[in-house]
Amino acid sequence: MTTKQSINISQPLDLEQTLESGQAFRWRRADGNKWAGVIDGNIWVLSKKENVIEIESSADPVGGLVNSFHSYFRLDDDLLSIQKEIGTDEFVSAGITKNPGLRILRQNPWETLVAFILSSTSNVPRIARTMELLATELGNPLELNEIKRNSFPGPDALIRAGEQHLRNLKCGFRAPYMISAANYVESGIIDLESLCDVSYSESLDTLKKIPGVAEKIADCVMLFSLEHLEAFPIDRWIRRALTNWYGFDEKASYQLCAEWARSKFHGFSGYANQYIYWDIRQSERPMIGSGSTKALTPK
DNA sequence: TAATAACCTCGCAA
DNA sequence: ATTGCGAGGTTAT
Repeated sequence: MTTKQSINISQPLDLEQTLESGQAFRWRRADGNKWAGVIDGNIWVLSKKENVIEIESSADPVGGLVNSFHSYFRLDDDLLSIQKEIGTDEFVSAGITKNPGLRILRQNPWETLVAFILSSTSNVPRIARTMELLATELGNPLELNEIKRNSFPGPDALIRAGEQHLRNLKCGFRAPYMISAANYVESGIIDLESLCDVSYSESLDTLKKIPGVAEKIADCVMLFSLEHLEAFPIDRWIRRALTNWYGFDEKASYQLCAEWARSKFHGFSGYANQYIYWDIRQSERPMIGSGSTKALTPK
């Protein structure tokens, strides 16, 4: 049942920069410079040599492994031309220089929605831990060679589990939000996939109906799973870049800043956001605990 | 309309 | 050991 492919890629792609930059939460390093993750009900193990990706999957996805891989890593994005377009900005340009192989992913919308509902007042390691726990407890078992992981549970499984069970699984005050989201999706009142085909603002309005989802989380979901590359999520880190580098007032409204970014970076403000975000996160290493979130020095 | 506390949990620092 | 604080936010007051 397990399948294996070699894929020759012509697009820039750095697995570490892409999978560790805080947009996806279920990737783990495996032996031999490989990466293991769970993508739409399959375990994938990836490695890269030169321009060849080796991919092993626990089963062949519908539509084929190569197509799934292309889709997940957005190899349809012409990264060099996007980088050229947004690299006119010096800070984005610096980010691109440090992480030239960082790509935005095209992830499963439901899983991405849950992940970012969980991100509220949290941090990356904890989001990853909780996502894994949800899969372990509520998903279906999968196996590839010696690797055992579980699929991420669908909305039906979260509804069946119920709020209290989700609280027991460390979701905290986000548990009722997740149940609401699951009900919207399972009932068909919100069709996540269809949000790919409507405008940014219509998609935003729809996502904001879900309790626990406001601008920031909606932007993350739209950027990482719903084809809206103009989404510009503003978290604490991006906020600081906006004030320290771009001269915005600390309390400039979310919408004002995001609109500014959309007009500055054309359709690709989401990519610009990711290069800035990950550059900051990498350089500001002692992020938690050390207390000194020392100010970014402009330029 | 704008500010502020409360919300689960975890990990670090004093 | 125990306590306080803040972490990729949002909601209610």
